[in-house]
This record gives sequence, C-alpha cells and structure tokens, in this order.
Amino acid sequence: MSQKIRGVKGTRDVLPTETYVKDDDPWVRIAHYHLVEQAARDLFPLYGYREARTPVLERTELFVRGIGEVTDIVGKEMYTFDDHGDRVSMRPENTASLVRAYVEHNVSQLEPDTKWWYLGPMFRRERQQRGRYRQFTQIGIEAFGSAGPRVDAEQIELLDRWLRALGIPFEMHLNSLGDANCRPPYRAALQAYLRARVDDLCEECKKRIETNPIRVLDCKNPKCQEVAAGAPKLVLCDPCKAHFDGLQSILTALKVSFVLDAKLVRGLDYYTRTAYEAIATEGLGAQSTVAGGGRYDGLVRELGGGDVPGIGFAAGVERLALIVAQQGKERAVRPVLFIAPLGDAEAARADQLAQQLRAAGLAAEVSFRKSNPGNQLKRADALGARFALVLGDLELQTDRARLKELKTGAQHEVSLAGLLPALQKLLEESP
RNA sequence: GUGGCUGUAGAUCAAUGGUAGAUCACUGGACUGUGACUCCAGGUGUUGCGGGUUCGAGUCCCGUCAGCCACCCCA
Repeated sequence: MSQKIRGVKGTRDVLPTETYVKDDDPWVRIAHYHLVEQAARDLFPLYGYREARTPVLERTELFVRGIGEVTDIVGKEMYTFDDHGDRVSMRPENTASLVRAYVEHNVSQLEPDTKWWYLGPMFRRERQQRGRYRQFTQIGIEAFGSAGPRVDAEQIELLDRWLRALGIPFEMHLNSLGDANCRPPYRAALQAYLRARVDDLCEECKKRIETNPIRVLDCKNPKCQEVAAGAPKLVLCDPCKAHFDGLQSILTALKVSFVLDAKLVRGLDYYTRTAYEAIATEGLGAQSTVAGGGRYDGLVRELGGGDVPGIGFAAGVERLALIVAQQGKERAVRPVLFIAPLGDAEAARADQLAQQLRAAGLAAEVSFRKSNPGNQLKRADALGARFALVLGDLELQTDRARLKELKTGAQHEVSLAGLLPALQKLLEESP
C-alpha cells in the first residue's frame, strides 16, 4: 500500500456521511451546509438581491487598496503568489471583488442602485480552530447606491430573519464608526490619549496606537481595558448622528431587536458609519461572530469608481453549519422508495420501476446487493427511505407487491404496473 | 504568529514498561420472503510520524505533524 495523502492544514472535507459523532462537536455534513445555503437562496431574492459570482483569484493590489495594507488579513494572512509577473492573491473576502466588478463593468451607469449576494470559498492563512479555517465559506450581500439608513435597516432585518429561520441563537450588535468628517479628528484625539499612557498597554496595543488605534478599545487585556475605559468617546458629526438615529428608529419600527455596542469596531479599513455583527450566544467558542458587516461609503471611489455608497455583510457558513449540526437540523434528499430485488429477473424489473419513478421526480434507490430481505430492509432504513419494496418471483408473476412504510411498518398492497400512481396517492395523502 | 492540552480500529474508549482489547457502527449468514429485538461469523490497528532510553516502548524522553482550547484575528 502506498502512503496516504492528507488534506492541507486548515482545510476541511464536507462529506455526505458522518465520520464521527459528538454532541458538542458534530461532524458537519453537506446536508447542514445545504440547509444554511438554501435558506439564503430562498430568502435573499425576496429582498431584491441577485447572485453575483467573481473569481477566487484577484490582483493583490485590489485587496491592498480595498481592505488596507496594515490589516492582518492583507498584511499576514493572504495566499499571494507570482503568476508569471502578476502579483495575485486568493480572495480573503468578497466585498472588494464585487466592488471591482461593479466598477469594472460600469454597473453604476446601468443600474445605479443594485443589490447582490454571493456564496463561495475565501482563504486566510490563520491558525485554525473550531469555526475558523484557512479555506472557509462566506455568504454575503452588498447593496450599492443607497446612502441609507433605510437600506441599512433592510439588511439587518434580512440577516435577522435568515438567522432566525435557521434557529441560530444570536444577538445583533450595532454601532456607528463615523465618517470622513468625524473619524479622523477622533482618531487623532484617541492617539494622543493612548500615547500618554503607552506604558500601561500590552505590546500589541503599543503598535496599534500608530496602525489602528481604535482596535485598542476592544483588546481583551485587562490593563488595556482600563486605559480604554477612560478613552475619549467618538462624537458623531451631525449627518452621522442623524443616520444612526434614523437606522435605530427604523429597526424599532420593524421590530428587529439589537444591542448598541460601542466596542464594535470592524477589522477592515473600508467601513464607515453603520457597523453590525450577529454574535452567537451559544454553540461556538471564541469564534462566535457568525455574520458581520457595515457601510463602506468610500470604497467604490477608492477602487476607481464614482461616489457610490455601499453596505453589506458576510456570514461564515462553517460557523452557521456547526450550530445547525449541533441542533440536528439538516436538508437532505432521502429515497422515497427502496427496491430490493431477490434475483436477476427481478433486478431488471426493479431498474425499470426506479427509472419510471425518477422520471416522475421521485427519489428511488435500487439495491445492487444480493442479500436476504431482512438485511435489505435494514439498509433501506439506514438510507432513510420512506417505503421499501421486496421484489421476488411471486411479485413478478402476480404483479402484486407489498409496499412497506418503514416508519410505521404499515404494508400497502399495490400492483407493479400501478406502482407510480399508488405511491403518488400515498404521498398526497400524507406528504 | 504565541501559549496550553490531546493523538490507540470507521466512532467512543481500555491496556503497572512485558502477547494491542471492549463496546457501538459496518458487512454477511441463521432467514427466497420483510428492518429498529435475537443469535453466529467477519479486523493486515504502520498505537499520527521520526528518533532516543531499555533485554523489552502504546506507555518514558526529544523532535515533528495534526486536532482542539485560549490569545491573536475575524466570518
């Protein structure tokens, strides 16, 4: 036997079967992903969002300009390589790509207001732990062209509805980060305050004073928190305050609950004004943010487009799937009928019957194994089939068979010729 | 990137430094005639990998890899 090849660190296989079972850390299967993804596909278009797909590979410069060179994501975590002279990176998130596409194809000329959603793998070279992987999947939305706050509220309500539909226990945190008028003076004031207390800060925060002073506010180090407690607070300029107040009153009118969280600062440079984050209240460890987003009114211009405002969120599919799996929820297609032929002539007939059912849109499974009826039924049960049919000599000759409902054990006498209508009738009576 | 914990069968776990086991799951049979209850049979486990100590290592030591937890970061 030659040596096994293992997967790359930080990547996961998502299989249709489970390879282990633990209550607190279940093996996440494809059916859990499907539940999360299908809920999004069904819901997002109701709010006018249409799917957009962009490449995994982008020019490195896009992320350097869009996300910010000093962020950890761009500075330390991107998979970047030389592609015959071009610097390219595997996307660490999707917002910059969608903005690039919006600008590159002059969408603002066709449709100044547009709402897009996306789903796909993202890549960040981080130390992995539960709910944080080097290849992970995000589902997100972006709305271009509306300065809000109504679109902000609509997005937060959409996220709220989606997470509720999935049964995720969470809290919606909300904050305003200010804009180009009120954030720079605040940043300067904060830096001055922190420089005066540099000796009380952790090593990381000492660096942050110059690179990203706002991040000091949510450092978990107790000494840093003490310093943060006395730090000057962001005072929103009048337009930002009006925007934030407006958002809160719309959310209240829409009956969406939220908690104001002045410590909510997002890690990417492009955010302005509204920032929001859905934080799971159970089921995940430290990686408990399941979705996060905000407004980025300067990003389109930064990436070469016009003065187009934008807002969006991204959600972590692995984290959502983990919670969904813990709750035992999934979305799987199970066979309606499992047919167990006992001999060769019966097998040929079983194949025809299955073909007929599938043509009518019913999932049908035929056994390829030679085994006794007892074991065949066991297999039908393991597959989660609703009905099972044992096909032998007797059935072929008489055209009569017993259709067994596995859950209840009830048997329905049917003719093979009339199997499809009989099944359809049973399904109609009790779906 | 930093620190800690853990690696034994598909899974959950045993095994004083002395012959690697149990349970569950899986497959087949008892049963060409109806599963979730029964009985029988079925395992070539590089004890994560590589070194070292020892007469002898799953067990002790070193390294390494992986997973997990926290930090960090973030979805």
